[in-house]
Amino acid sequence: MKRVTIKDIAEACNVSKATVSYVVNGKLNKVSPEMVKKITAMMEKMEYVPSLSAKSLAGKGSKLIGVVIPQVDVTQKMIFDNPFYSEFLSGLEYYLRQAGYSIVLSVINRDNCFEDMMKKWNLDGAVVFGIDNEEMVKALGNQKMPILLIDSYTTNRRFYRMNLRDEEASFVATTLLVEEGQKNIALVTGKVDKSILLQRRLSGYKSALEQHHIPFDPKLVFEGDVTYEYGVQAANEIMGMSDITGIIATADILALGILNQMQASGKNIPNEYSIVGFDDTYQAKMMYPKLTTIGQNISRRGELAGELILKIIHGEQTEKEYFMDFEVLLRETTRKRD
Amino acid sequence: MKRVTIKDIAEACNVSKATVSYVVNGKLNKVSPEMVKKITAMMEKMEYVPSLSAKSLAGKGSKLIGVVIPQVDVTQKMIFDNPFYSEFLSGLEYYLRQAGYSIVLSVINRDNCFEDMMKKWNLDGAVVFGIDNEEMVKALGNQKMPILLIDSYTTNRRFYRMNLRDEEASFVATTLLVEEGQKNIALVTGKVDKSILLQRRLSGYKSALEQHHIPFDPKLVFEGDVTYEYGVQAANEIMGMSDITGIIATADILALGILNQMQASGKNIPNEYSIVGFDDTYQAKMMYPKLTTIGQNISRRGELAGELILKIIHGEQTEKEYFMDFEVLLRETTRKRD
DNA sequence: GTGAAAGCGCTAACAC
DNA sequence: GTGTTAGCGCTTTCAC
Repeated sequence: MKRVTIKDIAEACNVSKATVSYVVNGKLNKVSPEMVKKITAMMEKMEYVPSLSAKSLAGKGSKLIGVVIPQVDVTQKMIFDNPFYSEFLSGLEYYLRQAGYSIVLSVINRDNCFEDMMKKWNLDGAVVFGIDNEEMVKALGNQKMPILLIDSYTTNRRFYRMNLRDEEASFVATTLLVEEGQKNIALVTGKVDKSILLQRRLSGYKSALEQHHIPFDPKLVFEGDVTYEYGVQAANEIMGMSDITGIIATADILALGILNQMQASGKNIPNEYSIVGFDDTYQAKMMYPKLTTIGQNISRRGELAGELILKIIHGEQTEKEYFMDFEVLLRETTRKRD
Repeated sequence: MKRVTIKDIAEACNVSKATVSYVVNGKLNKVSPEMVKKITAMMEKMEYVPSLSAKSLAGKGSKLIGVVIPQVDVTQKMIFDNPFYSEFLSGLEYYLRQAGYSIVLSVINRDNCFEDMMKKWNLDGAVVFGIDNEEMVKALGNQKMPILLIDSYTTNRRFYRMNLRDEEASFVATTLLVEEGQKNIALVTGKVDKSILLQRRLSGYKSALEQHHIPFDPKLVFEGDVTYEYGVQAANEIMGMSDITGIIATADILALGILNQMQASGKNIPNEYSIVGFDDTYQAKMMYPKLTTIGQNISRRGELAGELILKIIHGEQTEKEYFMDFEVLLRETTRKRD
């Protein structure tokens, strides 16, 4: 069967397309109440569904929000290996759906630039992950579409940002272990030089140590991929160094690798090693023992991002940077506290 | 700056819109080679990006594929708690992106019906998860858009399906434990009566037992939510029954809960209990010990789904049902075999 | 309060 | 080979 259009409704009601359009768009002050009722009923009856393509063409926004995940490595397609994305997306989709928007998922790399994506679909806006440094910012081009950056440290005023206070969070995590009495605290992290975010976390770690008069030892910083496997590897290295007893991992997935490997080696957590993760992905609750970690409800954060991007689109958001609160989630990989 | 359209290119090249349209769409036999070159260069120079809204309106397909995940529980928004979706989506997005398609994510529930979604965006097709029974099939409505169902057992000939041989897979999993010498094998699963898929797995389990002359005992079937928490609970129940030594979990996440809880209770896996999971999500490799499970590369399966839906769209797919192969991934939660 | 008509960017049948 | 044109479904200005 053919598509039911605004024209069909108009004819069925003996009115013009314009009138129908008015009621579709809720401009009810322009149409008489009886007419509104009649048209509404007819739309219901004929199962009218507006065409977003047409609406978008007519310049009224596409009701489409792009969610952009940069693909660092071209060969790697598993963008969702990191449960952070999934959980965040979950909340974001939930919020946007309620508001009548949908999500277009796009992974960008060298071949398909972001600007093309946006123009192609007439996106109303976009939520973009992982644009950490200025070089990546360039890849976003310079159209003026509303863009919300998640965890980005660009100083480019053109973008809105939703960030964690990473330095502070890392400071708190480290302090937690220091106050447990740990003197030799390892930091297991991704490659710091490529990521301003990780630099912040490193510097929070350093200042926590400094404040407690513990000298910073670069040998206690383990840099590698943010993967389970690297967690395993770091655990082995750490166990090979006799003095370390506390570990900060800048992602839960690293903590999981560390935890499993240490237990496989017969270590007791948290008696022999205290471990603190980052993010609080659902994995943190599915470990044994449950992971002490820094973060907040990621899905909730996704919802907030939805709220933010819509505000930006509607011109209601003035602050360029939005800071998320974080919590210390004391669970079972650190010692009990009073 | 204004959007660069086909018309701008046409004017810049002193040709008509039609000519430009031909080269955009690769109908090169209709245009002279020099012209093609000239137009192509101009498109490049002016950074022309076609508008999908217009293309879609003109009836040429939207290059948009819907990915639909039904939301069982209205209050629950965490659609991605199940890593299966994430991994699958990852592969699907990867494949479709290469082919110039994008993904629109939509969760459907009572409030937003599927038909509306499809019409609204002029989707070219859809990949739909979790339509297990005929009742859910109804929710898909009866337009004729290409739809690929993942893990669905509907017999409705209108849809294409991509399935696992669930009964066989479950048979193999059970046989694995039987051949280890296990006599009392528990099945930990979701609610069977609501899911044909789970009924198949149950029946594979039963027939494997039967074939080895082991009587089926309904008390060894543990039904609950497909969650980590239920895995924990089931583990407790199982440990409370003295004779069980083998466990089949119909999802890796259940296996994880079981595994962690048993180890927390001081049990040795696989010496005291053998555990087999289902799916082979990345979680399976991130457990300690690594999970023996039934499945195949989920991300690869997503890619295949992308290939399939495009074939369906282009009318190149004749088979209504596509079966995925599965593998037995012998890892460390079952005993070593020769 | 309602309608006519132009225009959004693109395609394709048809004419030249 | 290339141009003309109608039309896809909708919005919106401007008449009435």
